[in-house]
Amino acid sequence: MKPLVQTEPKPKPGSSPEEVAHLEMMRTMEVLSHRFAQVLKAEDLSETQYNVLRILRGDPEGISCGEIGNRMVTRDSDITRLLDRLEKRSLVSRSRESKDRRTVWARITPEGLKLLARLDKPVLATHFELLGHLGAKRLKLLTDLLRLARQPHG
Amino acid sequence: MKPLVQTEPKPKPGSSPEEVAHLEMMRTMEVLSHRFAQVLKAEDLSETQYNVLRILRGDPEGISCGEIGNRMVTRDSDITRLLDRLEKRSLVSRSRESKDRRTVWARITPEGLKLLARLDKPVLATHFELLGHLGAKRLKLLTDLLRLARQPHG
DNA sequence: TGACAATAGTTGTTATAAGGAATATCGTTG
DNA sequence: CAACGATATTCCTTATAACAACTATTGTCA
Repeated sequence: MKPLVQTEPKPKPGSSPEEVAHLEMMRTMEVLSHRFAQVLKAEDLSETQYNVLRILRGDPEGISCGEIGNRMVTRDSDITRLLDRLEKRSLVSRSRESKDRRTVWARITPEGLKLLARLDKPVLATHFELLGHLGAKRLKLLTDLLRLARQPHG
Repeated sequence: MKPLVQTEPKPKPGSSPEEVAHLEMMRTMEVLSHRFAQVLKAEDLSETQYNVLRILRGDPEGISCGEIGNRMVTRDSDITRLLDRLEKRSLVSRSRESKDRRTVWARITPEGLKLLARLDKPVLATHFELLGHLGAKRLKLLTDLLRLARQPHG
């Protein structure tokens, strides 16, 4: 475990501003992610498992595996195994559709909902702890820039 | 493979601005990372391997395993196996120090340097492709906000 | 209607992060 | 100087992303 802030090297003189922004994003993501993961650890949940449960909470009647994949931040998530683990813990249940036997439906269980509910407050608090010091204006600005960054060249 | 932009859900009404910023960072990182990984694929390098080689290029006489770990963005990287794979490809060489037998020294090979050199231009181009549309001002702003975001409360 | 293309999910595999345990080596202390 | 704490690395294990191959099912077309 290392103190990230202290050993952080300065960007190399040859780095382009674009590369520097990319690097800073990586570093900031690391800090946020690490802290967030600590909070989820209380419920023995990984960030990815948490996100799946959150997605499923949004649709209590369930959605297809493929749709879960569509809503994940990453583009080729290993949904099957992810759901295996969550189902094993009875946080999620799965069933195959009758109309289209290719499709597997996944639904959050009451247990899953309860677990999420227990995390609502700590998650809110952690986000504030991590980013609250930026204030509303800077947060908005950051959010807008991040969105803009994803827009194709145009 | 999905079109990320299209299926991107709007933030839930209940999300705090801090959470939204976190989420946007994740999404933007995903886009950048994915594109970047495609470029590195030309040399059969993962992002992490690339970063290690870059670190080692900065110190041609070599650095210790632990120091590599200190300079990584992530805080508990599996340096040993990372270097195993790079050494297997003759991109890196390792030796144990004589003064302190605990310490393993890692050094980039001429092959490793050549490989990196081949990537310098595509990497620069990709960063520009990904973020150039932001322009110098917004890039600076984004970089500063990301750094600020990492500062502790207070 | 049958052949084949497209779709949805599963399985295998590799690289990686991360936490813990284990091993070897050095530094400190009484 | 010996014991023990600290340090550096390696090894084990789990979860995950990602890519590819595979299997089963549905949709399309001639």
